[in-house]
Amino acid sequence: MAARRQYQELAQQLSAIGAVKRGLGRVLPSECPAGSAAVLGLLDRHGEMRMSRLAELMAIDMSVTSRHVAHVAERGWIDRSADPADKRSRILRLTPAGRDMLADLSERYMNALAHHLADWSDDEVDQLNALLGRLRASFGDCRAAPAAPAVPPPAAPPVLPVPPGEPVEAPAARTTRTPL
Amino acid sequence: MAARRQYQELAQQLSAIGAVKRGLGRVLPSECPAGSAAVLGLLDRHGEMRMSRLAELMAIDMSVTSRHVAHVAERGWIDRSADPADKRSRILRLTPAGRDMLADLSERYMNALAHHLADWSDDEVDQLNALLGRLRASFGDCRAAPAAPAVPPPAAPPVLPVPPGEPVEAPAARTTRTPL
DNA sequence: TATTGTTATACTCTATAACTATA
DNA sequence: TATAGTTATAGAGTATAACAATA
Repeated sequence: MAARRQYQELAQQLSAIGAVKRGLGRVLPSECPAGSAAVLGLLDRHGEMRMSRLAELMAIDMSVTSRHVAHVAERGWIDRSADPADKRSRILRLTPAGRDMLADLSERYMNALAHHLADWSDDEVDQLNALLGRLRASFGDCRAAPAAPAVPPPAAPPVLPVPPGEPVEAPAARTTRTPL
Repeated sequence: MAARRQYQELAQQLSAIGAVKRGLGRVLPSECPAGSAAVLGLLDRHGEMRMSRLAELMAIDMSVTSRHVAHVAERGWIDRSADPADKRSRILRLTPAGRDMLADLSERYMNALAHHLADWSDDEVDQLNALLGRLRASFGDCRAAPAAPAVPPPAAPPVLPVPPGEPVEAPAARTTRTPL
């Protein structure tokens, strides 16, 4: 439990971090804005998946996901095939063109970050990644479960010193769809 | 200098952190969205200032700042008085009503953060705050003046070959105002 | 002529709600 | 009836450009 002062600080830091995101976004090609880049990145990292899973990983409503996916599909970067097991679903998969774009994006992000974070150590980047991952996890139930259980779910609180091997994984949000 | 893997991780974390910001934003009163709250918070923290200074602190263009400021001024939360020393400028100052609103906002942020970050220690919050602050600083020259690259003008430019297409490094130097 | 701030317009991202087509 | 996904519409946030008033 932290002090009010720290929480206010955190709120302002989060508010201000948008500038960094916009700065990073400026290196992207105009055909592939941040939302599209996120779709490609997640499909690369987690492999083929359905819309609903992608919406969960992006922590945005499926309606929004649908538009991002349409954008990248129109450009041939992903492939939407029908799921034979459930014809309502569509399986999203990177195409070779998508992988090419991803390689381009990776170069651009790499250059920008290597430039701006030149004086950051390995450990510091790892630490920031770990804390951001944990922050996301702590806010993971923002959308679906408003009625917070009095007893916090026995989510094993990760101990701080996170080994730089495996990144903190997605927050496993409940649903990503407009409440029924 | 970190590894490509870590940079990609960071890019994804930053992309996903928007969900946390939106989650926090949901606790705000509808009359006072995040942009307005940021204006009030910065005026509280740094004291009265001019538009240009506020735009700098928010790291957004002054045109955008102008709209946020208009919003909060219309509601009587701040006061825009002419600067006697320069009639083009306006001095922004919190009103008592603004401080009341700020107290309300603080309660709301406090409750939300205390709820979601219940299992975070003091030190962890501090650590995250410090790293976010440093991240912002490292990206600080994204918009602002090129700030005379103190040491090496022939600074280590992009180490990696730039893929064909659009320039990776944006024209860099920018003030908080649309380029003239 | 340069600077401070405002306004007009456009674009990105998101949410809600209504719709379709399967299940 | 419920679920997977789409589309329509609205709103917040931002950027660029053109403008007004002052320096």
